[in-house]
Amino acid sequence: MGATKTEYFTDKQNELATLAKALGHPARIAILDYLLKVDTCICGDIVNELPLAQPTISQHLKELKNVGLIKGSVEGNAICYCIDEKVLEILQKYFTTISTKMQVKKINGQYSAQLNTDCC
Amino acid sequence: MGATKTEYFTDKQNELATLAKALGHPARIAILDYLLKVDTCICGDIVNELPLAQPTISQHLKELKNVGLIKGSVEGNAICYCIDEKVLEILQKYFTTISTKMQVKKINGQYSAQLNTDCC
DNA sequence: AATTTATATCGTAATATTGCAATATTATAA
DNA sequence: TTATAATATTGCAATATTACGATATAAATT
Repeated sequence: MGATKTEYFTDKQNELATLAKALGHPARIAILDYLLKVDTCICGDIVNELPLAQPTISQHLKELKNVGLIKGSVEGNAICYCIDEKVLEILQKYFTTISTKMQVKKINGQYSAQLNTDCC
Repeated sequence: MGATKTEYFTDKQNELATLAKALGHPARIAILDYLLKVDTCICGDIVNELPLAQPTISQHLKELKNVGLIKGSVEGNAICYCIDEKVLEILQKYFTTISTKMQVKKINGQYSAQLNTDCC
């Protein structure tokens, strides 16, 4: 008990959950926001930018890197991180697909009154 | 120690992290997928659909409801859940904005070679 | 070579999440 | 009123996450 039962779900569901989970912490959203702001990729500045200790930031970066949301390249003794747009697109497409489907339902509901009467 | 330091981050960052966290479990993605599939909202069928015990499903539904991703309405002794498109749009807009910004950077990078040389 | 700088890893305490059996609650049916 | 059905809550064990001090590693600088 206590551990997520990933074997019960589809690969796609597990993939999306893993990506969402990686962004399920404000520090990791803040890191993404910062990387987006500074345009080209940046390494240890993130530690100065956020009010968390260096090992904590390092751990958050590792999690984002593990799921492929960011990538890092060695630049001398520093490591330069940046957003990996490919993985972000998986989330973007998922939420856009759902939102679109919801919009379609809403419009259809205007023509067939029966749809929206049962609940919600 | 051990608790997320939400006070260090912006309301927007905390909001997005809370929403992402709510979807950071495959069962909750599966619930969303199912609610999308069944078109009109459905209640206890979710328990039959997913291989998890009733209290576990109930808890996952509660989490999704807490963040506003789904809403439930009482229908006799059953409760009818459905997706709330308003909150989903927050995530959709966030990821679309980021993806678009990344696309713009990519295109700009083709004209000013200097951008992509440093790292990543 | 010794020092500094940048980052990662280890170890650990505090806290949160996951999953479920048992039980409570609430509405319908008999 | 007494089942029955649908859902929520409680309590708890197993596990995961968060945060950070201490320490390790590895490149650049002196």
